[in-house]
Amino acid sequence: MNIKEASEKTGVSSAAIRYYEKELLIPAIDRTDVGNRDIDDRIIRRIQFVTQMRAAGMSIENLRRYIQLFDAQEDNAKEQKTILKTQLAAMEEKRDDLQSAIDHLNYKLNHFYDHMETTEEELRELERQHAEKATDDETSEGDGYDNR
Amino acid sequence: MNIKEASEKTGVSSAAIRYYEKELLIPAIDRTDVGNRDIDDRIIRRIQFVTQMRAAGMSIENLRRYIQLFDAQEDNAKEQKTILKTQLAAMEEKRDDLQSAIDHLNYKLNHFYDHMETTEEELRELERQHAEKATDDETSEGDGYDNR
DNA sequence: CCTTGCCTTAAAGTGCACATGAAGGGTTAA
DNA sequence: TTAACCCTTCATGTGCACTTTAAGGCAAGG
Repeated sequence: MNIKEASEKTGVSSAAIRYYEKELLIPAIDRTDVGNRDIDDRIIRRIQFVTQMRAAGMSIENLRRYIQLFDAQEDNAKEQKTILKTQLAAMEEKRDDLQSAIDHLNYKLNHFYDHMETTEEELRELERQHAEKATDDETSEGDGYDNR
Repeated sequence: MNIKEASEKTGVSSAAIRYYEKELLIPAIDRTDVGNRDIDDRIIRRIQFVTQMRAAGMSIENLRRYIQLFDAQEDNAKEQKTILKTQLAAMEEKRDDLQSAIDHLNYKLNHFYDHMETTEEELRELERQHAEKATDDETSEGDGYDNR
């Protein structure tokens, strides 16, 4: 598969794929006899992984750090787990912030005022809902996996 | 309250507050006799609203569009709602993408392989969990508010 | 033979969201 | 009155994550 097909398959531009390769986010790609990239499904999956993590707000820098530990093939499982856990915590916080923002906009949508100020009452109401949810959550403290 | 105190109170830099004012994300701020900004709680709340929406991935451009419709005080409730709904949909998709990424990393953390490739089995497993969740969700289709 | 259309690399450009610096003014404290 | 901080505007710089451009190579079709 050439780079254009890979681009169409993943929705990532050809330039971005070259950029990811250069930045070591994906492995060095095999070349044809004339030097063109020949992309297989393993690379496609790596591109998709990068895309997913990028969409989730993981920086190129952090992604590279994480991936390079794997590629170094050493006894670094602990460090890899640390990076994963750090990133997970950041992503979960981001998800919760996002949910708060969603709640806030939903509130505005449902109690549609003629002004855009977030009033004291509105803040109290959002706070009330937040507290309610927190007590709900206490009853379902999971195993840390799939903890939406 | 001067700009430095407002900065400390909101965690937004003085430069960023000036930038938000210039970009019309917050109202024009009152000045003291010598021309210094005098920031009150209404402005503080607007800054916090901006911060929350920024953290949720709303662009300066979209925020300005939304806010200016309110400030124009016209018959634009419908358009405001449209913008809110569009942004909400984007945020909910982002939240779901984020959750998928969290699931993916949790999977890696719980089934810790010696390689970083996302295998076919892993993809199937993630897909299976996703399908499972989807059928779960059918049983609790809410009113569109607080639909985490 | 020439155009079309794909590819290559390297370098420079872009857009966003601020951060930083220059040049200057006001207020308080030793 | 000199320094230490606060503030102002305006202009320029910065970091990230690409995108675009430049300059060229290879292969097929008319």
